[in-house]
Amino acid sequence: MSKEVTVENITDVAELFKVFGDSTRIRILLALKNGELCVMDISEKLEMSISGVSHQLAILRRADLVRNRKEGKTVYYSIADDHVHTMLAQGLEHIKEEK
Amino acid sequence: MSKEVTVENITDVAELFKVFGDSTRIRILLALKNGELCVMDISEKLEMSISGVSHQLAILRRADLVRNRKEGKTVYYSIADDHVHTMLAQGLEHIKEEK
DNA sequence: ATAATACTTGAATGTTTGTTCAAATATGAA
DNA sequence: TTCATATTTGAACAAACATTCAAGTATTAT
Repeated sequence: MSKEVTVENITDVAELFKVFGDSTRIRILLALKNGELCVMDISEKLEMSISGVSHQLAILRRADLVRNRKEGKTVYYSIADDHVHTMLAQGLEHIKEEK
Repeated sequence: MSKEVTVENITDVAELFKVFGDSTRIRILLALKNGELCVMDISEKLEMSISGVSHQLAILRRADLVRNRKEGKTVYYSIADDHVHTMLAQGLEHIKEEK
């Protein structure tokens, strides 16, 4: 396993951080922390429009940070893997360390 | 130590990720990985304008991701603390896991 | 069929952001 | 002082982005 970082890696990792770099998306990820929720639940929990939530969920989905599962008319979203929690925790830890 | 996340925490962590969410800034951080460099060195290494580098360094500085040290006319920049390396490594690890 | 529900998608809009260029500051040399 | 070097700063501009609204798709019920 090489430690070198390619140009592609750099753009990819920047894209990944960019997805985390929006408070709406962070709030969505935190809302999903304890298990899956449908779009309406998220929109109610965060007090924002269903359309707005859906747009942001699409971005999270494209970045493989969330998964979705359709059950009838309802689409349930959940955190894709534990790495997402780790990234979030790492970020929160960092900001709590500065005065 | 509480595990609750405040509204302020959310905006702060989003801001932090936003700073990481740009390939130029990632490249600068990687360039500083093995020790401090002055602005001109960075601009040569990344083949970009001194002004452009300086603007991005200012953003990294405001986010406490880099430190600077003035020696005569020259300003040397370095990674602020080990947390930055950890965040970067975490991000790189994440992207390398997906096909 | 039509209607209602749950969600997605596209266009429009205002805001934010990265880069460039020129001007400004700071330090040291002549 | 004047000149050169190293860096910062502000303005300008285009590109990217988040949000809103309206229209579209998918599924279920009647």
